[in-house]
Amino acid sequence: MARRTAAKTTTAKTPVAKTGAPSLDTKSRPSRRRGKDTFEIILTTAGELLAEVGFERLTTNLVCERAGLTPPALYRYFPNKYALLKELAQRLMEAQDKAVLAWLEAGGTNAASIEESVAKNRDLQKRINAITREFPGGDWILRALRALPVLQEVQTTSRDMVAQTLFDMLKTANPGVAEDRLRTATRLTTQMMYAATEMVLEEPGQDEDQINEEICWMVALYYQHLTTSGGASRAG
Amino acid sequence: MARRTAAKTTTAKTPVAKTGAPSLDTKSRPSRRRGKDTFEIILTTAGELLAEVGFERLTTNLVCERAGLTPPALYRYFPNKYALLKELAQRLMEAQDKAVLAWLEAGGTNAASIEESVAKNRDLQKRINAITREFPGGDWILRALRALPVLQEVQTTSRDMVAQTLFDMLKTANPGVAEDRLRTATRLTTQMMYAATEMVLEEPGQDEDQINEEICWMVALYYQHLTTSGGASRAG
DNA sequence: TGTACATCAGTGAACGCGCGTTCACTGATGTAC
DNA sequence: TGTACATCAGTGAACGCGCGTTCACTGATGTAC
Repeated sequence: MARRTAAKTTTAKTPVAKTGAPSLDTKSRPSRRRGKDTFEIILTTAGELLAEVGFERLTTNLVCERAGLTPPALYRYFPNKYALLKELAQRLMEAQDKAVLAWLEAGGTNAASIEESVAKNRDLQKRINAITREFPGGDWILRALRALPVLQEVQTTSRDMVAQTLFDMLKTANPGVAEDRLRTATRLTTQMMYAATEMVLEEPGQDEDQINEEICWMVALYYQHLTTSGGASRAG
Repeated sequence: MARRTAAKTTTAKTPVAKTGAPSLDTKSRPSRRRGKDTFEIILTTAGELLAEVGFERLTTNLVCERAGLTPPALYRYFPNKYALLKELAQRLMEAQDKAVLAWLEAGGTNAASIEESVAKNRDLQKRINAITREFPGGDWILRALRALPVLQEVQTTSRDMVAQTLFDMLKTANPGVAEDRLRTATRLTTQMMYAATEMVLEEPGQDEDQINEEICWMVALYYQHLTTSGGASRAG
């Protein structure tokens, strides 16, 4: 009784106040094996359910039910469903980033002809698509990343990092190209490749191979133009 | 009392059953002036609120409160918030489509040089961005179109129509290009131009003019390649 | 190799809030004559 | 040009559901000695 009253008096621990921003982020990470397993089960279940019902109908209660847990168990690690989505999103971004960085380090941007450049880009595009498709609820995570302001930063951080790395490599290989233009170019083509992934995942009627082929031609032709004839610094 | 019991017995009029799909679409459109005004006020208010709180926190109750109406008034025309979003989305798509079709009819695809082609594309891109920005809650509507399965069809229909019209024009102008490839090309470039719009709207840090310039170069170079050297039919 | 103990991990039950939705009703609007 | 009436448009009040969240508690797990 006394404790209860005290607790209620000292509250002021509204999630993060009603100012809009819900607390996001995972709370305490588990330290023991049992807890770690539970943590993973929660995420796996959330991914499954995401694929089944979409993120609007995804609730913490639903995840608990499917995972065979009671709400306080989930609540121990995640303050709300956005924290779940954020963790899943970070893992998907990480998986994508890893593939792109490996491709870059393996010399993905080095090609003797435009055909080779297209072929290499196509391989990467195919792999990114596959990774996203295999990730439970991957298509929904991509949607959530755009739709939920809390998650936008996760995607932007990933994309910016990839674009920056690409920029550094291309800058070294093509010192003559104007920096500002190359910066926009790398950010834009990165975004376009991912946009093609979203297009393929969200409209399964489209022919993936054909889309991949064409987006890679677009990008390759553009870079060819940029690094040969074009690339002069532009006014304003 | 008797009526009430009867109504409850004959129910079975669950919105559309729990199968998932909520009833969407507007219910009865208003016939008298007063009703039409209310209808528009509801939509305008929804657009405003969308811009302020996003579509996750948008509720019918919130719209009513802001619009100075009681829930049954809104409920007379819209069965739920998805119907609101759908109506808004259709209007935004319509406004975008109108601009694109006007541009096409005015000969947007005719250009003597690649520079002219880029310039014309840039104008269109700029206009589409402006239309979306001026539309209340436009950026959120774009997000909702991707994120909510109920609305995806609205966007896909619009994009397909635009791509089809573009295809027809380019096919006539370039009869030598393989049909399947041109079809993919038109659908893909359409998507990429809209993706650039989303990029600019969602990451205000980016320089719009620069993005527009570069995406238009990408597209123009690609079509140049397609209609001159390339374009032969490809094997599966 | 065994046991005691601190801490972690998860339970059962309950709560308040607000969302979507409905009811019987009153007031506004157009139209037929 | 006025009035009666059918219909449209909107109100006030209430509801059930389920979501997020919390509480005091029990059971599991690792570790120190």
